Amino acid sequence: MAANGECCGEQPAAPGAARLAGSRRFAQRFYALGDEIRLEVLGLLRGGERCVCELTAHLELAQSRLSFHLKVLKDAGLVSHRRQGRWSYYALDAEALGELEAFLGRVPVAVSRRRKEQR
Amino acid sequence: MAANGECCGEQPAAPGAARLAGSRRFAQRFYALGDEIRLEVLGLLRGGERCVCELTAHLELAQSRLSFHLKVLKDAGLVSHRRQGRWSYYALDAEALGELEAFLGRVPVAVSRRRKEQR
DNA sequence: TTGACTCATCAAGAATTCTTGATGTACTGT
DNA sequence: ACAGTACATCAAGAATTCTTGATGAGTCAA
Repeated sequence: MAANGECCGEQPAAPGAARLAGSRRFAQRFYALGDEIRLEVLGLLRGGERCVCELTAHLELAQSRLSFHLKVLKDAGLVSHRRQGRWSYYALDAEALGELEAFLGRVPVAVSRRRKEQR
Repeated sequence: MAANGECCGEQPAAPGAARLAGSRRFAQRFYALGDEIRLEVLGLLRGGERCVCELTAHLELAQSRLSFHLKVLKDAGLVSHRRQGRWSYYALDAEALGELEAFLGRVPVAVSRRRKEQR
């Protein structure tokens, strides 16, 4: 195909294109981060563990709505959960965040090369 | 509220809880990362700029479908776009990825403190 | 000009996610 | 036991996102 003008230099089967590993899990985590409310929750959790009642108060969200977003964060493994008496506490999972950070660090490998020979 | 048992130590108005800045934009970017197909596209772009025809071939996606996902990535500012002749090239925006990485680095501030005094 | 090609965009339906209000469960103080 | 609190979960509708197939715009060679 591409009978004529060659769209792209042959490209040796893509140098760094080894499929980014575990994209399933990472996609889920990034997805969880892809919402303002959930980012705000994480912001509140920066100060340490918090109970749901605190979060509700700070964010001014309906309880079930907050609960929904906390579940998304928890299912993604971005926060941990602990129940104590009638209160429920959530905290950041720093390790998970670190993994995402490392993932992002791995992405741009050979960028900015090939820029020069382009024309 | 909380008439009795105190759900949480008073918490001085949240130490590190300064609202994570620019959450709107970051949410959009994380959202764009929250999809396997789009992560695969980024994986392919690690090797450098690529034209859409290459991406289509590697990913085996309907053209309009890939186009849709490329648009999401582009709107989020994660990839740059260049048109040359009849071909269209996309490349990682390493700076945007770096910003996300830095953002993640900023999130867990005071975590792991308060863990000990918990019980 | 014509036709082939690359790719973006659109419209419509399918699928997923989000919000809301209601209900259920577990714990606590009385 | 009872009532109240804290929170999860559910069901149903609203909103958003995704997929598909069709169409259109721009480029190129003949």
